[in-house]
Amino acid sequence: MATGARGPRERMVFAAAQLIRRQGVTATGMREVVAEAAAPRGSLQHHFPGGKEQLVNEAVAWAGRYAAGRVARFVAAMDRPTPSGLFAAMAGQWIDEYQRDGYARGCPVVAATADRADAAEPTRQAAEAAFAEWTGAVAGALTGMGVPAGRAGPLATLMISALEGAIVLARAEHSVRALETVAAELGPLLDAAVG
Amino acid sequence: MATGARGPRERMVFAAAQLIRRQGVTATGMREVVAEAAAPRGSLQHHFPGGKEQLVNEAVAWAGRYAAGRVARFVAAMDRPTPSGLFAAMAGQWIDEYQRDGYARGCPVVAATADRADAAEPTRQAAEAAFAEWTGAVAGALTGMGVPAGRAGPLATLMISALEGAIVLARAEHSVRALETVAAELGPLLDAAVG
DNA sequence: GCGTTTCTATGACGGTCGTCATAGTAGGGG
DNA sequence: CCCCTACTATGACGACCGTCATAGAAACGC
Repeated sequence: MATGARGPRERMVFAAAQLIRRQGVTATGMREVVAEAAAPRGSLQHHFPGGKEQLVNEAVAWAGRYAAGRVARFVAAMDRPTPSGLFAAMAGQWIDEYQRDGYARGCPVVAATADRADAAEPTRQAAEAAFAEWTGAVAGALTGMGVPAGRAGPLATLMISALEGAIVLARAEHSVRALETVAAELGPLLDAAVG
Repeated sequence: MATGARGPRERMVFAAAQLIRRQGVTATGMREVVAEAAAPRGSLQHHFPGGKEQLVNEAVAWAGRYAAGRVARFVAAMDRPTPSGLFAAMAGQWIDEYQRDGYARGCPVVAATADRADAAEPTRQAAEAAFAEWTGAVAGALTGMGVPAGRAGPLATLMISALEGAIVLARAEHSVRALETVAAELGPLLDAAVG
């Protein structure tokens, strides 16, 4: 994932997202975020007066923005964009990361949903918004490829569902098998929707 | 999910699974499990000398066994079993629960993977085994419906990936939309594999 | 120059966590 | 009756958590 983030505040949001990706929200401590971001602990209450929940929600929102932006860049990089090609690129990003860096990290939005959706309603809403932004980007890309308007939304939901599930399976299995499988199985179905 | 469990030990494993479903592993405390199970706290170290990790791993294993058994019961309950029918039943179980009890709970194996896979290798292996047992049950059911041997495994992986992802989306959105969507979109693809 | 706002430093507080030490009770075989 | 095993009760320990109070440093307008 992008390394960006200039100021201490952005670094903390980014570091929070990375830690959440790997251990979830509850297991991620504020002191740990500060250390990971090489940020001053003293400024935590200044930048995030809403406490941990605010930081987590911003990390989730950042992840949604990142995922949506990534979809646009995938499409832009393809000279002849197809739905199966987009999905392969999305899955491929995870395959690359897992093969390069190991299976320590998952999707921060999934992690936040799994352990905070029931306890912190604002965090649940942040996750919902992140998924909506991401799904919207995928659906928009699909319509740009010729997928009928009424089909793009459901197919985008299917793509993201299958991808997220395969990410979990990949982490549990320490294997990219599930990611490759869903990409291969879903490809023809997705391309059949064009026209 | 089944309420079963006679002895205090089984009750604690079951209660742990339920709590993990809703708040993940880290946020679930041992004292909380004991209270939920109406079990004696004093016997925790007796029944689970391996501590929290052992309890969590057994809860994950229980979930895998439960999911696999549920698949068999779904198939047995259908007079003319089809892959799409099985998937609809799997998704329908979650739709029913969410509409009946709200969106507080997810899949315990996903939750355990999300926040312990990187920190506790035995828990990761328990999750892998749970997914393997579940996937095996689904693949076996598919072959029993006439799906060629080489296709059953990948399709089972696709089904579980899409289902798990849709569960996360459903919790984030407080809506069964994603579950209904993946069931509808995947149905024809699955049935096309028969023969 | 000064004052004000923005940011950082540090230590403490109350609470909860998983684990452990120690002791006690129940129950069945001899 | 005794003993041994299975199980339960209770309190404490050290570690960590998120948050807060308080104070100091930097940046900037005027």
